[in-house]
Amino acid sequence: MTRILITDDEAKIREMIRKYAEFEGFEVDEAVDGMEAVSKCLSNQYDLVVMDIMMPNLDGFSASKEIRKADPSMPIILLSALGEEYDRIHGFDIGVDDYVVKPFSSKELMMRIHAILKRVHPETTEAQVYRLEGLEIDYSARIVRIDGEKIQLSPKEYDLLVYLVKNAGIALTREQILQTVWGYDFFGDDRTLDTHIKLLRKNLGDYSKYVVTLRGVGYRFEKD
Amino acid sequence: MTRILITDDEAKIREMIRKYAEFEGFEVDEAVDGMEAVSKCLSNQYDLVVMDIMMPNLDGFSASKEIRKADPSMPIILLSALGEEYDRIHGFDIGVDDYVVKPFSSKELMMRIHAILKRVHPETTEAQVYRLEGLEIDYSARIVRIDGEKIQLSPKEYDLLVYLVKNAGIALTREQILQTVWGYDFFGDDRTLDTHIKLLRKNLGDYSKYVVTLRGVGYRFEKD
DNA sequence: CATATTTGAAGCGTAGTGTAACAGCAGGAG
DNA sequence: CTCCTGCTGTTACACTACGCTTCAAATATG
Repeated sequence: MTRILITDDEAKIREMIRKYAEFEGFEVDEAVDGMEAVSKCLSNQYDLVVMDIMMPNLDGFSASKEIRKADPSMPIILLSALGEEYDRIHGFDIGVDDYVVKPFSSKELMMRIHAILKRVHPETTEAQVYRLEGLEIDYSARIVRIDGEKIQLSPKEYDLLVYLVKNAGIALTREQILQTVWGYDFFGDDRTLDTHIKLLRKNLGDYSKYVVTLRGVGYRFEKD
Repeated sequence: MTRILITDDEAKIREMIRKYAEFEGFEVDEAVDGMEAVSKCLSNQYDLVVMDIMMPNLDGFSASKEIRKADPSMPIILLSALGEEYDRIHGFDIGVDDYVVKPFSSKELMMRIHAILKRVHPETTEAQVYRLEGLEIDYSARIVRIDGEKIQLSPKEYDLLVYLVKNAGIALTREQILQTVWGYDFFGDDRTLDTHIKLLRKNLGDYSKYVVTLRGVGYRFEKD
């Protein structure tokens, strides 16, 4: 299990990242400031650290330095508000593995986490593929294959499928699906989800049988 | 895989070199001083050593001598601050293969590494070529051929192609591409990437089909 | 107890709308 | 001069909404 430490003084941000990171199958721990991040890194083993720059007690730059003292190869991703600390980031440059500018999309952050982990230990991260009989999802390439044949999914269809598959065997309410795949700010029509389920099923062909309707609740991806 | 040992007491410098060296496809190991470099050279097999002169415990000159005792043909590049030890480097003469004055550009260091490797074992360095059907990228010469025919790419187009190819089969977001190929300090227009993709595709001719658009995400170079 | 009816939810086709990618061109820097 | 960059219009595709149909479960009725 890949372990990630999320450091931000805003609980909202931590929650958002945690949600997506756990959804991606990571084990998540949290810290509220640089001080806590450093001490947690010393007493625990993480595979990657995500850290805000602006934090009370100890900022992201200083915390990074401390963490790197103990483990020079620890992968660190810094978060920064747009424009904030531009010069220091620029000068820092190589000190961290990556940095992401707020406001960032969760998808963007997750892709970067995957990219860095793949670079750091390519062996363990190689298994970025889900398989169920002839259905195959390559997460790093965003490719879905059916019996070896590549199929074309729209972004929403792909995200929807991934969300269902990552929660295979678990009943998901319509609200859960809409909130996660569409985002918190979606207040659209309820039929929208139906439509995308329909399109997804159409594209999945025979494998559409795994997308089970739970009347009055939502949907579930059958485990097998 | 070509293996390189980077030796510098400053983690920042090591990280910077590592980043570019790995981007060039080298396998990188690190040492923090001359002592560690020597012991690592005795227990590991490297193709080239990059080493700072000013280091605690054992300086670059002395470490070079020790390493050469064990392997007289080991390619070594020394790094020196401007003016520092000028005479000794000059007098050192044949002792090292090359030396680079700080502050140096990563591109320059990489070119020197390639040059020395090419000189030392021209056979293995020849394999710095990527091939996919009739598409051929010669990294050391920065030349791209299509069906044996050399094609002319602008610097940006070449860098872009190389980044895509090195991450073949992996979905890359626009932000990832912009940050890596253009650098962290590029906050320009999003359409710039479009334009370069367009130009690259135009130059790639039939092979442009491998540059796949991922709507709403970014691009991906098809593995095969 | 079996069948019919009701009711609300899910499925489906279509059409409109918005946005992302593409293309061409021009200005500007090295 | 070449190459990079940014602007503008165009295109194409994906998302959403709407309305109708189908389905399934619950309730009513014989």
